[in-house]
Amino acid sequence: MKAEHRLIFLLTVAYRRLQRAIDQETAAHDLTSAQAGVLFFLGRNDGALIGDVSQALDIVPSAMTGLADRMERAGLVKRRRDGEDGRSQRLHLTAAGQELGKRAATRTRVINNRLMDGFSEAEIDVVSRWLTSLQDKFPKDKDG
Amino acid sequence: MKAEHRLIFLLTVAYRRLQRAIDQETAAHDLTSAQAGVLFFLGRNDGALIGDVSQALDIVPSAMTGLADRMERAGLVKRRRDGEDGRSQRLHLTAAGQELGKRAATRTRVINNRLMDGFSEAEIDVVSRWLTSLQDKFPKDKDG
DNA sequence: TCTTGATATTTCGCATGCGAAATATATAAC
DNA sequence: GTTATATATTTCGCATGCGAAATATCAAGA
Repeated sequence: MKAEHRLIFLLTVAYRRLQRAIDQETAAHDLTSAQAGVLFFLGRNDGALIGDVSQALDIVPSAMTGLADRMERAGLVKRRRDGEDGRSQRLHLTAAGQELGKRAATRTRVINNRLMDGFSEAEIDVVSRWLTSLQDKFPKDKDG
Repeated sequence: MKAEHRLIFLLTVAYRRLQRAIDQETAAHDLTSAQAGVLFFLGRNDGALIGDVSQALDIVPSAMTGLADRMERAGLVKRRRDGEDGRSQRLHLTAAGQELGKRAATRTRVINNRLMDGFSEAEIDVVSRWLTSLQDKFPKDKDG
């Protein structure tokens, strides 16, 4: 497949490997990586607007709805209508969600460290810049 | 997002941005990025075993079945039982599949080049090595 | 031959994610 | 105040991808 020369392919495979690893890690807690991401964000922004969560995690709003649904069904978060704006919904962590979020954060920290194994700080910086550059090269319509 | 999640988050977002870009590029051809990947691989390995395609693209076999189904339905490939091994299936490109594959390759090549914009050869090499390293850090059970 | 185990693929149920269209509410224009 | 438009979220249909289990076939061994 001449994978060596195709960044598209490399990135795709790398992403899938990472997701599988995270999902296996969090499976013990009946969490998925996407849900872990939401818990993590809400841990620092409890009660955030659904739209803000969607934007922060770079998930399309329509995808965020289902994600919030499943997490609400699992008892990890609760929706509450915003007092100011009747269109908005806020996502609040439940006690269970807070607890799971903390544990998931510990696990993912291990994985994140592993991602840097074998690479110098300077190299990780290059990688970070490259990953970030994709956001500019392929902007969402909105922030383009 | 928090530093401890940084690379995980960056990789996830980068992947989604890339996929959206590819999907928009290929949408004009009624192709998806996953299907483009299959066409690309078959372009060099026409008649490959389904399992080999699955492995080459790092897609789980059960996911490959549906992908092949949809592509067969779209008239891009054809399944043929292997003469030697009754369990195996081979994937063959149709004329339409060949044609679409060529055009998709041109488009994705542009995107692939864009991924390197603003980075030196040495930097891209670091990125490539990092992406590749994930395959060793998070191996499939099989090739672990 | 019969059985036992390995291998290739499929089926199933589920979670994720997208785009387009619908819905509901807010805000501006008149 | 009513209408037009913008915004937040949801609904819908679809494609992708996973893991577990089923199916079919092959390969060996008793």
